[in-house]
Amino acid sequence: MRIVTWNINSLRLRLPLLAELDRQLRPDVICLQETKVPDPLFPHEALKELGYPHQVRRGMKGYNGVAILARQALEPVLDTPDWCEKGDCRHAAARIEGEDGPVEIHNFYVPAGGDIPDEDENPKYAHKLAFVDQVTAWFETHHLARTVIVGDLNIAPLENDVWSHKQLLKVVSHTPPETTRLNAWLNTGFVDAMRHFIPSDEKLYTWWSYRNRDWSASNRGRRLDHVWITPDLVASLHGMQVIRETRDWASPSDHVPVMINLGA
DNA sequence: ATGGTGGGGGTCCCA
Repeated sequence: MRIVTWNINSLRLRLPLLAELDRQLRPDVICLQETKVPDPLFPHEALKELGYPHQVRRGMKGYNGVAILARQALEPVLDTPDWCEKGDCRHAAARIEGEDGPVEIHNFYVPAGGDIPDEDENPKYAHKLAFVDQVTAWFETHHLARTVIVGDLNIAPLENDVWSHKQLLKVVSHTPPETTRLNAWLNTGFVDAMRHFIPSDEKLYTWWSYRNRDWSASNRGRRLDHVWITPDLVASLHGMQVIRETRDWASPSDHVPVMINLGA
């Protein structure tokens, strides 16, 4: 089972890119973040025609929005908390039948956190830290089996998850309060499926700012997108790809997709 | 040290 995660930065604008991704990779499950489409306007039919009739989505007007698309049946997990009681469409979860048993998929879009890394000065940063704290506490008390967490977690936890550790220590996405919290969340019972394949002394990015004239040449990337799995799925983890080429497609997202293969 | 570029929905928010 091939599972893709992608911050698509507007689903409706980038439907053609999603079709191209589907053509090239043939995923079984696609988890999207920043769909930016309210549920009544969700492109249900277009995605069905693309081969994904099973859809779990949580969208709102203008911002945020997550979706899980699948070729096979999805059972939505509906009793997830409303993090920070904001009702802001940052988490969707569903169960799907895998080759050797059911898999539970949690798709997250963690708040970006604004520019100033100070909880008192910047409520967005405070919200980001509180969000991760709440999610961590929830996973500590819900010990899940055969579970995958994917999404734009908006934190690059390791030194080689950013182009310059030293220069980004005070930049939101790589500050110690954030990286410490992301590690605490991971350590509630998950394995970093990307770093399972790429050692932590190698640079690994999934996001390059729109503000770099030549993103590939400057290569000032960050690993903001993640795939985590519970240890009981490690034996069936057969591959991981960062689909870096999509960053050069016409009108790209600033994030690139990540795909894992969970075999039997 | 600064500003650089996108998407959404409307004349400014968010990333």
